[in-house]
Amino acid sequence: MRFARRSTGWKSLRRKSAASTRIRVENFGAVPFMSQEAQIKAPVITIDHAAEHAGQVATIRGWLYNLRESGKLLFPIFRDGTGVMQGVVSVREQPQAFEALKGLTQESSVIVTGKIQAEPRAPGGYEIQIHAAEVVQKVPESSPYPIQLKEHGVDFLLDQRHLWIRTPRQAAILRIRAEAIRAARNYMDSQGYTLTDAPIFTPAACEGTTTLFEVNYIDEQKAYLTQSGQLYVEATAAALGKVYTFGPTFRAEKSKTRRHLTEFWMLEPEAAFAHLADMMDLGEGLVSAMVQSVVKNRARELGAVGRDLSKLEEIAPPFPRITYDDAVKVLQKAGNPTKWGDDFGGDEETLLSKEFDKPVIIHRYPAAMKAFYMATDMERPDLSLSFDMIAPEGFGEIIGGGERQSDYDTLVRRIRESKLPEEAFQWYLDLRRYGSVPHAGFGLGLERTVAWICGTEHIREVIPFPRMLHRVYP
RNA sequence: UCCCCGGUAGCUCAAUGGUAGAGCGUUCGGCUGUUAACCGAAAUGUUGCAGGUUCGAGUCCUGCCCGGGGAGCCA
Repeated sequence: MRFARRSTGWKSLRRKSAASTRIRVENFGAVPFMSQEAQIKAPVITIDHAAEHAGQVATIRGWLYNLRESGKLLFPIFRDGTGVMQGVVSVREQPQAFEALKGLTQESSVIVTGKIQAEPRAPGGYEIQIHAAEVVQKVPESSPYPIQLKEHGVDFLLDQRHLWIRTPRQAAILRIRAEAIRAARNYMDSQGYTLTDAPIFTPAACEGTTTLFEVNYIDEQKAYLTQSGQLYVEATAAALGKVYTFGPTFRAEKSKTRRHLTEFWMLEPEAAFAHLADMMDLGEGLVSAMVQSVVKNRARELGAVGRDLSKLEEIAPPFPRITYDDAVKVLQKAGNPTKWGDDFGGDEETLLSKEFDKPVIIHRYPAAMKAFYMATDMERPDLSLSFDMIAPEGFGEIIGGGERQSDYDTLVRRIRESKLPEEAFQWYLDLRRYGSVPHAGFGLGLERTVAWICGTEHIREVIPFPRMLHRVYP
C-alpha cells in the first residue's frame, strides 16, 4: 500500500519535472543569462571558501535553499553542498537577475555570479551581490520540494531520505562520518594493521542464528549476509599478523531502537599473539584518533550539528577501565538492581557511562554471556577475556571484543554448546589445527561511534541510507 | 515476540460525542536589508482500514494495518 502510493506520486513528479524542463528551454530567450564574458571572468568557487574571495566576482553553482523577498529586493539563500550563503539582488540594479530569481521555488538548481562581500547582516558573514543568475532547473510550483525549513516527523523525513541529506545538518553529519572513517583507517594503517576485507556472503552464523539474513545463492544453495567479519579476520591475522576488516554487516534483529540498524558498518581489527590488554590499548587509541581528527578537520560541521567541542577535545588515552565485577558494584551502589551474572542493558550502560567523561572500558565479563569464540580467563575460569567500550552521554556500546579461544578442543565444545552447525566451521577450526596462537581483536560500530561524535539522537542520521526494521526505502 | 505512544490538508499540529481548523508550503497582491522575513487574500480533507454503539463519531468500543519509542539481543 505505502509503496504503491509513493511510487505513483513519484511518477507524476517525474512527468511534471520533464514538462517543466521543456518550458525552461522555451524560456531561454526570455530569461536573462550571464554573458560568455562574465562566465569566463568569474572563477567558480565553493561556499566554504567564500571568505578567501571577499571583494572579488565569483560564480557559485548550487541550489536555492530559501528565498526571502522584500519588495524590490531579494535575498536568495544558496547551498552548494559545502555551505549556505545569502545572496542579494535589487530590481533596480540587476533587473534581469532579479526576474530570474523572483518567486523561484526551493531547491531549484541555479548558477549565480556576483561580488562576494563581507556582510555582518548575512548568516555566515558573507553574501554575494548577484550580477547574473541562471536557473538550471526550476522546481515546479505544482509539486514543490517536500522538505521545508520547518520541523518534520521522523517517518516523513526517512521516506524523503534521498532529499533529506541535502539539508545542511545532514550533509555535515555525512562529512563527519567520512572524516571518522578516514581517521580510523589512517590510524589502523599507522599501527601496522593491514586491511583484509571479509566476505559479505557467508555459509554460517558467527553471532546468534536468529539474526541471520538468508539469501538465495546460486543453484539452490543458501547463504547468509555476514553478521561480522571476525571469523575471517582471524584467518587473515594468522596469515598477515595484524589485520582489520571494514565493511557493512547485517543483523536481522527485531529491535527498533535509536541504536540499531539492520545494516551497519564495522571496523574489526585482529592481531596474532595479541592479548586482551593490547586490544584495550588499540581500541582507546583508535577511538581517540577518530574523535581528534573530526575535531581538527570537521569543526565547522560539528558546529553545524550543534556539538559541544569541549567534551570531544578531552577524548584521549587512557580511558577508564573497570572490571565487570566492579561495574556491578558501581551499579548496585547507584541503586540499580543488577546482580552478578546479568548482562548490562541500555539503562545500565547509560548509568555507567555517566560516571566518566571519556568512554569507559568494562572488561572480563562472565564467560556465560559471551560468544563461543571468546577465551576464558585462566585465573578466573568463570570470566571471559572480553571487553566492551561504552561511549559517554548514553550513546551505548561502541566496541565489543577480546581474546579468542585458541584451543581446538575447547572451541569445538563451545560450538556444540551453542548449537551451531559444526560442518560450516571446519575452516575456522583449521586455524586451531595449524599453528594456533593466542590472538585478540574487537569490532567497532561505526554508526554508534559517529552518532556519539555528532551527538545525534538516532544513528539513522549518520548513515546515508539507513536500513532498519520495516524500512528499506528509499 | 512483548510493553507504551501515535495515525486529521503536501508538512507540523488543533478540534467537551454536535458546522473539520491554524501555521507553514502553493496561488494572487503588497513591501529596498531580509534573518525559518513580514502584511493581505485564495485554493486545498475518503480524519489509516473495516465493523459496532449513538438522533449524531475525528472523538467511544472491537478487530486489523502502518509508524515511533523501549524491552529482549547486540555494534
